[in-house]
Amino acid sequence: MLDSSPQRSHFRRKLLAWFDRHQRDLPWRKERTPYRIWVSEIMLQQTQVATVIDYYLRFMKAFPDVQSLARAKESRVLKLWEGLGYYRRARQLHAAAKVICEKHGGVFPETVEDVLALPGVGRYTAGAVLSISLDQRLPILEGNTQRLFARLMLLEEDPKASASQRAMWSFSESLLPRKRCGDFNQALMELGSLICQPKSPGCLLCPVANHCAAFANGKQDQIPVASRKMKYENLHEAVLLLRRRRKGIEEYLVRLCGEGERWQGMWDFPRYPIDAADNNVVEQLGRAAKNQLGIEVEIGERVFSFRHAVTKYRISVDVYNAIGTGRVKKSKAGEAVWGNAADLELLPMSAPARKITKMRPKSPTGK
DNA sequence: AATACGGGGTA
DNA sequence: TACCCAGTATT
Repeated sequence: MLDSSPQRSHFRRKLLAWFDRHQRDLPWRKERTPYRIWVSEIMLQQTQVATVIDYYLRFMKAFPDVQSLARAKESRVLKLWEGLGYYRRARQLHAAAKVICEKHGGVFPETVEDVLALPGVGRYTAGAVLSISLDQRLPILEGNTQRLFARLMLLEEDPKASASQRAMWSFSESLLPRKRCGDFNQALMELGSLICQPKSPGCLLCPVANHCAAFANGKQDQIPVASRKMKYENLHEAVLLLRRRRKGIEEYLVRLCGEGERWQGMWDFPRYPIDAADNNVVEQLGRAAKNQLGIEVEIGERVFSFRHAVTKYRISVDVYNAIGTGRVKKSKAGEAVWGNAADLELLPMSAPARKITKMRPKSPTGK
């Protein structure tokens, strides 16, 4: 249904016309410079449009150009990214900005090879940035287009399989028009997002339904086939709210997550796994704190609990009040320091740490 | 080919 | 609860 050139021409015209009428008004569509499109594409990786908008506006205000981003401290970049997830994106974005300033004279590179060489940029992002900002003729393939293509092509195999991926990249390339490549690529994604949705796709509203093999066979609800479902493992851990009072200001012990651990470059409260089989949690915690922090810790009452999910783990977190005596050692795993509420506002905090600071009363009790 | 990387939205 | 989201890098 898209295997002849006239069919593909018709498809392009219909899709572009639909996009001209129905595209959403999004901040990164205002001014399409490579820098702005690049930042938006990194933020949009595995993250929904609605979630990104506010982050994008704040980020562009803080770093309007690649130079300001390159000059910034990583902690500030991470703070702006706090809550978006996949923090490696922020660190790589920052690193890439430095590469652009040092190796490309502060001008965003304009060849696929150079763009692909930037940290955090893969084939999708390189194609998206160069097609959208400079109208280069490069294909894209991401979540929306995979679903759309799987239906257009009547792909009955697992879309994640490498053969499927190859076929879809090649399909994406074959569809590309000569002009308006950036609009066309965005139109593919917009159609996937607004019409060709995962559940109950809006085929009756679809401008290219007559080109869709899945629709022709009434199989739009069976394609794409669901890939293997993720199974979670349950974990328990405890967080120490270790406090002291200095000059009338309440301080908390926090530590910087180091290389090789989750939330690298972000701050967290001391957090330890709990062995569910061992019911003496307090003793476990005391030992862990002694080993990691090098001080005797007196564990107080459990303040509250919450759950969060990360990668393949569903983690139950118990938060304990605690008092420590002695000097805190700086461990290799990550520096532990005392910080007050104002510090906590400034530092990039891990997701659990952010939950905890939010759940704590604004003005600490005690004198 | 599988896995790590996060967190929020949604039915 | 389970799935999805403008993916990339590493193993």
